[in-house]
Amino acid sequence: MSPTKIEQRQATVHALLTEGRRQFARDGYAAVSLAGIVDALGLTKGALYHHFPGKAALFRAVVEQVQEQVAARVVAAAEAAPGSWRQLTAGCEAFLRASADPEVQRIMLIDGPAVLGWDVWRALDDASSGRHLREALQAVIDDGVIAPQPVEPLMHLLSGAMNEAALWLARSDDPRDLDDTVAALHSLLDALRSPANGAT
Amino acid sequence: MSPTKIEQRQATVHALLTEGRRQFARDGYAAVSLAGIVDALGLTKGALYHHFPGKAALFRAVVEQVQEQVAARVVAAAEAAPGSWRQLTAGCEAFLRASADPEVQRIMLIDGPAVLGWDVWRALDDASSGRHLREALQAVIDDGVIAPQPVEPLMHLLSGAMNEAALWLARSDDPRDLDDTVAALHSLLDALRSPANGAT
DNA sequence: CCAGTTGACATACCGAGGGTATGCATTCTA
DNA sequence: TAGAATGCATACCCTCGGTATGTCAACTGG
Repeated sequence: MSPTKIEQRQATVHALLTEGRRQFARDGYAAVSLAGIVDALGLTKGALYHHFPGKAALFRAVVEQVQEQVAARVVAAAEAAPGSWRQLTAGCEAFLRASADPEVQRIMLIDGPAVLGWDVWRALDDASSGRHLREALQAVIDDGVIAPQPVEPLMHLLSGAMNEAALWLARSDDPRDLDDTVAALHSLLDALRSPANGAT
Repeated sequence: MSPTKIEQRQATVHALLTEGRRQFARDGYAAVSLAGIVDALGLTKGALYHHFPGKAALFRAVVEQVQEQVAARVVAAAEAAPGSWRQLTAGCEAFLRASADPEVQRIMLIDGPAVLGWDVWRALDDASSGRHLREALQAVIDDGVIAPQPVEPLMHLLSGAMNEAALWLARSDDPRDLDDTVAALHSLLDALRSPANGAT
């Protein structure tokens, strides 16, 4: 019994995404050739262009997949924490740890904005981890843990801080840097807490 | 009297840098062709490859130039402020304003890390604005304005926060966002101040 | 069960663009 | 002033993204 068409399609798309992610992460977007991807899978460019409009579209699909996996780890860590404040800090720390993966870094943080454009990249982030950060910040404000203030500026400051910190930590050889960074991040966040408000 | 060789060289290099910066900023690194740059100057690719080892090298030279200009604005703002703490905040705000330029954004913040690699990009930043941020942070620690702590994690958190905020602000249509961002950044920095320490 | 259609690829080809090898004229230098 | 070095042009190659077209198997309605 030969595989059904829908199965075949799913298998091919999955293979292209997997191999694409491998090579994009290892060599960077610009240095990856479509021929190299399809050759590694025993396919041809015709197959790739049947499923994706072009190289950038394949890369975008890979980015979305990476974003979703990072967001999943963030959500899992946040949900395990009690109270909105602990959920925020736990989510931030989980994001830092998830972004330590070199594949995540190269694809999501370095090549992503340049290849897709910053606006598209931001929109993708807003659909995954960015949204959770925004909701977590709104929650701590609603709970009165930090002073009422516009969420958007704060969200972008924190998002950028964590992205850059993740990239730096990956190059750092001192294991204490992660703890120091988390500590510095916590002290920055602590700044926002309303006076006379403990953990919530 | 014909121009001397050293003059000719300087003029050509300067023209390549200027036109390169224009096109890199307008179209993005990947969409810029070397033929397009040299055609706009009435030159040929031979001239470009005589002065630069390749496309990436020209781009790197442009990035360095942009970095230096941003750093100059940061330094100017910082030097005009009294005391280490005010110098830090003034420098941060100047960086945000300087990074509002679309040319700076596209070249320095978006394409830079992807084209040059994050490590090279970081090294370039450390040679300009990054160094000043580190020194400013060290100064406020030495002056006892903020609690003693590792400078590197803090520097990367702040650097990333400002980079991302600058990109977001450029897309924002609400002029209050800049003020809100600066306010949020100030409140984050305030978190670090040692108790019982006014402006220094 | 079968003719016609759709879909999942493969093959062949094109053009753009980065990089290189080489030629040439002018300026420098001994 | 003759040879060397330099600034730049010309011609060429090759990789690679994208497209047009062909082909065979799987689906679908009668």
